[in-house]
Amino acid sequence: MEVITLKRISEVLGLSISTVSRALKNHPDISANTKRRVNELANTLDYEPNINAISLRSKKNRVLGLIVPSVSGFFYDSFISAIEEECRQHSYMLMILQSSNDEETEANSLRICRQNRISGLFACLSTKTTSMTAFDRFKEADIPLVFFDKVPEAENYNKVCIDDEAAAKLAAELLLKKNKKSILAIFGSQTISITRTRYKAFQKIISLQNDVKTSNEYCDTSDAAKKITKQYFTKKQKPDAVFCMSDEILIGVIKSLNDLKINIPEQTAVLALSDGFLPKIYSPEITYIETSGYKLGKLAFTKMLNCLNGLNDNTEMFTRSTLVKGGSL
Amino acid sequence: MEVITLKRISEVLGLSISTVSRALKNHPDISANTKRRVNELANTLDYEPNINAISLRSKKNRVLGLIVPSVSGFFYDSFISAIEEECRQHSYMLMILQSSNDEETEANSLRICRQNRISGLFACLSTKTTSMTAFDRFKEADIPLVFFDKVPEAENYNKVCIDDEAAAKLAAELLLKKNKKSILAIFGSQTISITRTRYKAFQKIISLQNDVKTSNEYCDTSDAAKKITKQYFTKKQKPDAVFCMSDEILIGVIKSLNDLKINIPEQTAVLALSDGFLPKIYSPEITYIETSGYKLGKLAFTKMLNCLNGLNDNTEMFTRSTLVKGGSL
DNA sequence: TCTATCAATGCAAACGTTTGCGCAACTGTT
DNA sequence: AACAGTTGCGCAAACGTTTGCATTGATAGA
Repeated sequence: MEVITLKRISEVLGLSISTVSRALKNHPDISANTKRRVNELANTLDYEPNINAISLRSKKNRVLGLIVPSVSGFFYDSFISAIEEECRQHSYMLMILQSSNDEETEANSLRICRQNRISGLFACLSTKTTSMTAFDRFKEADIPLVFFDKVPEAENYNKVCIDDEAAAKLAAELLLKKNKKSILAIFGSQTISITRTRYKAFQKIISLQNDVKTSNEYCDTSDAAKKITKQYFTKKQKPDAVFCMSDEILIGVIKSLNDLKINIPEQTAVLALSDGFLPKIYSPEITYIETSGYKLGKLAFTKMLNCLNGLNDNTEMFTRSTLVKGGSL
Repeated sequence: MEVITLKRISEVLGLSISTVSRALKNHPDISANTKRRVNELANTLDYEPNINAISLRSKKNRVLGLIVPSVSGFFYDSFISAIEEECRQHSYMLMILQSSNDEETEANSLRICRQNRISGLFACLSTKTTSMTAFDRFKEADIPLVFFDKVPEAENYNKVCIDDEAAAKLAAELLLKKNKKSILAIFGSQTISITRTRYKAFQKIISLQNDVKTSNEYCDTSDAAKKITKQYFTKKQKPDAVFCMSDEILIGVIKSLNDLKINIPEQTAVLALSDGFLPKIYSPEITYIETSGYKLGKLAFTKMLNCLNGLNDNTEMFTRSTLVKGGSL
């Protein structure tokens, strides 16, 4: 099937390419009659401008890159979903790349982004990223760079994050309000900053109440969380609440409580920080503080849009987390 | 930061653009010495060819489109994950678009694909798609089109699918082998073809054994599955096994069984068709027939590659499902 | 020394757009 | 009738590559 170009239209109508181009862009120089003729033909021939040509000519392409550890998962998929919606809305094309939490793959992805002359980049650092120089090249080239979720520590970057502090604080306050006195709090890997932030904020609130005892544990996997839970709930003095810092931990906790036939919320309460999918598949549904990837995606995009409009402020922004009530607390 | 082009390199080295281009492509016409000089400079300046220019010139771009109802979900995210891996491997760029199961959005996505002059398209039909004409335009333009998961009924398309028949058959055989006599089988919406296929294959096997009684139910949502399960398990004569056609159904079933404190597998067995994530979060882990999005993605890509190499055969291909043992059967 | 061959390089066109500028044909003013 | 201003359009260059062909200088054969 023949591809329709401006040239083809211009030949059919006996006009010059430039006139056709301007007619389609509703340029004032072109007469109403010509505009009508051009638009009609363009419609019937189903003309679609060649984006490659436009990008080449304008040195701008409407492509945004997105580097993420993995497309699948509780959180990133909803983040991506939000970004895709916005890209479509603003006619940007989205190029998604997985880093697999591997520094080399990440570097490779950055190279692909540069090759494709993307206009902006959303990035979530891999857990193994040590150097920022590859990212800094985008900054130097004035290509907007918005980090999300796992963000660099340094200040001079655009970042959007879950407000981990507020979320953990909210969780702790809720547990106190519900009069819980012996709380098992399970956190993720101690090496990642999210864990540290959540832990500190959580503890700060809890420690205000000196008749409340918490047992703090760290773990890397769902299985580890399961073991920890089992350990605590086979003791005589069982916790009256479990706090799960993440979905992964929640999975292990619930498995263990089910195994031990501990009733939720009668025998123990459960409260989690979560994207929202997992809490709803349990019965009773788990009460959680929402740390929504979708919301974060929307926020990231507005920040990107600002950057693309020259309002690059290198600041950090947060999404507000809200309580979603289930039946576990 | 200045962008490096062939022109820039040619100026520095006092060569012509064409010589530089050929040198980088290791063209036999160019002397070894020149090649060395060019490559060295290109490396130090970090030259990256401009993909837009290449695409424009060659009328070929290495972009593949992917239209999917939603990025997030049990199945599609792993499908996408597989496709992304392969794209990276073969240096294709992946453009992902969500249809939201809406025909208009789907049509819009197809338009975006055409604008971007993609080289190939992976598509999962929206549940509301009625006409194939928008898709047929890709065929007419000789742009490879590979359907996955929800595929058109007509024969003359490339399709990759879960082998629903084999999977349902496998499930039925397994239940018989385990000597289950009273099976609650819950299927998805009756309007979609997957349901019909799975139902037929399942029944065909079960009906071979005339002392086995099955109760077949259909439902649209996880909640509906929950209600159905409750209904059956509050009767005196409880089923000794539940078959779940999908992850969504599984969620409802487990919720209900948990509520009723029915032990798995002692009081009833559970068997599901699933992508594999959900079964593993329960305790005991659910035994399932794997209907892997990841595998399907890999299969879809090989088919796409064949098409891109001119071996477009318009056939349907299937992934083999395998049994993954958990503790629920 | 002249010509044929060959190796190495350069020229220029093409891909499809956009856009500054120039030009012709009107229009209206003096 | 001469002029300026306006309207509507076309020319050509540019974006960065690739590639057929022309060109150059050198080498070898006679």
